[in-house]
Amino acid sequence: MDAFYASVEIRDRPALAGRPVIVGASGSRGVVLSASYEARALGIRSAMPITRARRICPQADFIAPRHEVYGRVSAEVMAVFRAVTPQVEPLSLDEAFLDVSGSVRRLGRPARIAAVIRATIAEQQGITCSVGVAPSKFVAKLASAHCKPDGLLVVPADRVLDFLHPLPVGALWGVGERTGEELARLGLRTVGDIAQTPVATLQRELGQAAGSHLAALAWGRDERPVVAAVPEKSVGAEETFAADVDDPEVIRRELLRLAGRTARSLRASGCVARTVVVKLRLANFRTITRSRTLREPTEVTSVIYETACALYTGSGLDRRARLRLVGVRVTGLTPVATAGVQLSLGEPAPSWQQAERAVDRIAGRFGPDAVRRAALVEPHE
DNA sequence: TCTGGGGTCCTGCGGCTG
DNA sequence: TCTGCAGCCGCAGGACCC
Repeated sequence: MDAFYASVEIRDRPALAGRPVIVGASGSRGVVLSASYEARALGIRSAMPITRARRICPQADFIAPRHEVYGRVSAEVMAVFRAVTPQVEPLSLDEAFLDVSGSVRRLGRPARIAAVIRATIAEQQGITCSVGVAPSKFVAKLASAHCKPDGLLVVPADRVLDFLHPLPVGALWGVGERTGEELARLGLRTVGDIAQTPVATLQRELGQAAGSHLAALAWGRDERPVVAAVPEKSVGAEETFAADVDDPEVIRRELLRLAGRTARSLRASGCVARTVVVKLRLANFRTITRSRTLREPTEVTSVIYETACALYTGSGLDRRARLRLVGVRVTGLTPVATAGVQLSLGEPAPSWQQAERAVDRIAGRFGPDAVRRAALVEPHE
């Protein structure tokens, strides 16, 4: 999708059409999530601090995000893709890879399939999208970026290198700010420059994996298949405080809330997790993480919470360090159906699991705040 | 100027084990 | 019994993506 969140907002409020529209968190500590092309023309970029966006572009319309709406539009767009082929690999809410090699006989050449998808989404959803057609995932992605907004670009196999080599290095998947600086230091500015550099040099400067990865991409080599169901590796939740916090009690309460959210999405995914990771960002933006692997995998809030608290205490930051963000994440996921439960002698059967699953069902019917831990009830409530 | 929240992947180090 | 080595795993941190 093109400028996805902003496009959805403009669709729902036609008076915004043609204006600079910026979707971002309403608090003072947010960043730009999405900006209309009119806003981009004025220098607004996604991930830019919202305070800066306001300074650059005070005349823009600033809109708080409505994630539920974007989620619904996303599901409907993905359904359009799946009508073309079951081989759909969502990359995010607003982007997916489709392997259409099995659909050509039924629906026509890939360019025609792309045109149909674009027309269907414009008609059904009232927003535009851009489609890249190419022999591999990463060239298709670059092609779609290249023809944005509202475009279609086909890069046939024999034109891949002509397309690729003039592009700046930053166009490659995996080249961000740091790697871009490294490459500039080596005098490499275009994808073609990377292609002409020995793999050994790239590996020495950027590391084994990144070096060979970039060398392959620069020659258009990308054998990754489209995978319809990529299993999740971790789930988590994190939150930036409106103002920095140094009270350990407030931080522990936040850890409880985040552990609850994490455990809920863990259960929703049908998995249990073995490792708990706590993320702590100090007022000066330095970030530390601490993790612990449990003897047995869990999906229970209190187990995740107690582990998170122990990690927080162990970090030494509970002695009045000023924090701006805390996060809880779990990794080492396995489907609950295949995770064996280690029975132990003399311990009561687990009961939290059933209790929390019951709470999940209540929340599904009456909303997420229908049942809460007493510790999370605010004084004014 | 002041930097979100959801993730993935890679690297380096140290400890354990065969 | 001791030592050296390789491989694996856990952990921490960093870069990157949307």
